[in-house]
Amino acid sequence: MSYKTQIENKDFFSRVYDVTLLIPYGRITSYGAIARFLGSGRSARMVGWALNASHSEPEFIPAHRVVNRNGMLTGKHHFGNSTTMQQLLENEGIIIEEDRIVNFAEKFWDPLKELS
DNA sequence: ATTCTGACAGCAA
DNA sequence: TTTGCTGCCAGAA
Repeated sequence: MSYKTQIENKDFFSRVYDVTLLIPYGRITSYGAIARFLGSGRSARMVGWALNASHSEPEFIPAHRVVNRNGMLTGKHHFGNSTTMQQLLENEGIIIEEDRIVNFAEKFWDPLKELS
């Protein structure tokens, strides 16, 4: 059974968490990419909302690995300190300048292509 | 049941 | 190039 099949029957938030947990260390993806993978390509905003709620999950969700389609850290203010997200990413080898991931294309991880 | 709200994305001007 | 508007839709109130 594929990952996709496993998560199909869960509620939206849980599905977002599942995909986010699959993002490899040192890689990043976008809200839209996750939404498309979940079969709801127009629900990118919901992905952001789900990640916002992920902080109260018992399991750690690597929400810092999700940015917008341009590689900008639009969710940085939702981490304790406004520099936390950037620090977490830099610890994983991501290069950031002015809230934007410089090596975005190189590190981008697309669940649609990586999972099957 | 109804209204409001976005950690977005795409497109028009 | 940048700003603004619109569609979106699952949860919360």
